[in-house]
Order: sequence, then structure tokens, then C-alpha cells
Amino acid sequence: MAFDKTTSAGFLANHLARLFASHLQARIAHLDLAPAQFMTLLELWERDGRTQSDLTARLDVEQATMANTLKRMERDGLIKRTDHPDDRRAQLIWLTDKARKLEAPAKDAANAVNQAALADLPDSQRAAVVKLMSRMIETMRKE
Amino acid sequence: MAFDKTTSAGFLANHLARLFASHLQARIAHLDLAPAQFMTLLELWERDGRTQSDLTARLDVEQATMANTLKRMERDGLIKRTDHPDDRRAQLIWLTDKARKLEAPAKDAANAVNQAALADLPDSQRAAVVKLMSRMIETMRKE
DNA sequence: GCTATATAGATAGTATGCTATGTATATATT
DNA sequence: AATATATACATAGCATACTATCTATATAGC
Repeated sequence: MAFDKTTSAGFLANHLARLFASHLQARIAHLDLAPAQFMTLLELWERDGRTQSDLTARLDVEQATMANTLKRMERDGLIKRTDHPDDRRAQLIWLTDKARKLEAPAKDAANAVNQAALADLPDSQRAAVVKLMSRMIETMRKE
Repeated sequence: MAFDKTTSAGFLANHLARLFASHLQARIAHLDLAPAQFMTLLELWERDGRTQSDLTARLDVEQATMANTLKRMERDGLIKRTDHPDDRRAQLIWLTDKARKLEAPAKDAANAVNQAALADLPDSQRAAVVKLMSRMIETMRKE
């Protein structure tokens, strides 16, 4: 029955993600922002007027997950929706001024969390982790 | 406004954890087991008769999270509880036969997921990712 | 012994994730 | 044009996570 959680990539990924989430939460809570909302805003800050399905694909979450996140963001005054001009099934998602103002502080917070997480690693290893994690993601997405 | 999600350790950790969870889910669903239940069972297979607070500390989750996971596991016939002999506030958590029988197949499934995730990495890098992720976890737990 | 504090656990409320399913609209096939 | 299929989105139900709060019991300090 060999299984060692301390060397299990999956176990570690889960733990790491929870730690990142709670650290990020702590640093963006004062902005009234939650982690999934931040991820969604990352795409919208880059360019808004996107559809839900575009955001769903870009963040690689299920459509229902995105629908719920957007509902909360709309409730919280971070986004507004307009009809899609060419497709009556779809809507366009737009940032509110409130959401635009959060870009700098929220990104600063996220950068700070990443830096803190990597702080104890030697310089050379920091790019390595990122590359290795990306590679694993690529591998797992294919299956 | 510099923030690149493709090189953000936090963003990648979140994505990776979701992929691991869904792959594991796919491989243990036929055992009527969910990821958090599997993690809890890992501790109990090692030794049962533990308290909730012991499990909470070992898995580094909040007490309420563990309480809910245990409630579902009890509902699903994976654990039973007895009074703690020396402390009337506490209980001891015991595995059922059903849970014991899941050890081999569940660990096999988890090992398979880990192997698949690491499959595209060169041999030398596999231990490296594990070590780097562990190091980041250690760093973040301290703060 | 009494009171203050700490600890074990349960519960409520919320955010994110998932699957499954339903509705409306687009598009493709015949 | 009529029908079949695909796509966009919403909703319901569930599992995990969290924080906050409550009860019960233990323990420490006076």
C-alpha cells in the first residue's frame, strides 16, 4: 500500500493551492474581492466586452462555475452585461469603474503573494517551478 | 499593471490543483470516494482511532472543514466514532471494513494520477517539482 | 473551589469548484 | 423550409474550502 502524501504531486498541489488562496484572500479581502473574482478580472482588465464562454475557456473552468462567479460579481457591482449585438444567446461582460480601480491594488497584492511564496527559493529555481508546473498543467489538460 | 497569469505561481497552483482533483475524482468516483475523503482516509489507513483535531492538524485544513468531511464520511459508511476514553469533548474516528477495502484501489488510482501528471517530465525533474512545491508550502505555512 | 481561558466539536453562512439538466437561439443537414 | 445538432447561458444539487460563532468540557490561575 505504498502512497506517500509528502511526495505526492497531487497532494502537494492541493495544499499549495489552498495556501495561495488563503494568502491571496487575506491580501485582497479589503478590496472586497475573492480569488475567483480576481482571476476573472484579470481577463477583463486585459479587455472587457467578452462573453461568458470566452472567459470560461480562458480560465479553464466549467461554464456553470463561471456563470456563478459572474452572478456574484454582478451582485457586487464589479461587472455589467449588455446584449451581444450578433448573437441573442450571448451577452457581453463589461467592467464597472469600481472594478477598474481595483486593478493596480489587486495585482500588487497577487504579486506580493507570489514573491512571498517563492522567497525561500534560490533565484534559479523560481523560474523552474513555474515552468514545471506549467508543463504538468499542459500534460493534464490533454487527457 | 504587470501581472502575467501564465507565470504566476499562485495562478498555476490553482489550475494544477483543479486538474489533479478532477483527474483523481475520475479515477476514484467508482469507489464512491471524493478527493477530500481520500485525503482523510490516508491518515486513517495509517492508523485509525484518531481524533478530529488530530486529523485537522495533519491535513492542515480548518476544523469546520474536517467536521463536514467526517460527517459525509460517516453518512457514507466509511467511518464510525466512539467516545474518547479520557476526554469527554473528543471522539475517536475508526475505519469501517468498507473503508479498509478501499485502501489498495484508491492508492493505486492516486499513484496513477501522479504518474500521468509527471509523465512528460524528464526523470530528474520529477523529484525536483515535488521538492520545490514542498519548499513553497513550508514557506507559506510559516506566515 | 471558582473563575478565566483554552480546547473539541457542531453548525451556519459564503465562495468556488463540479456534474447534470433545462431553455433559448444559431447553425448545419436534408 | 423543416429538422437535427450545437452553442450560450441559467439553475439545481453537491463537495470542499473558508470564517464566525456556539456549546460543552478541560485545564490553569487565583
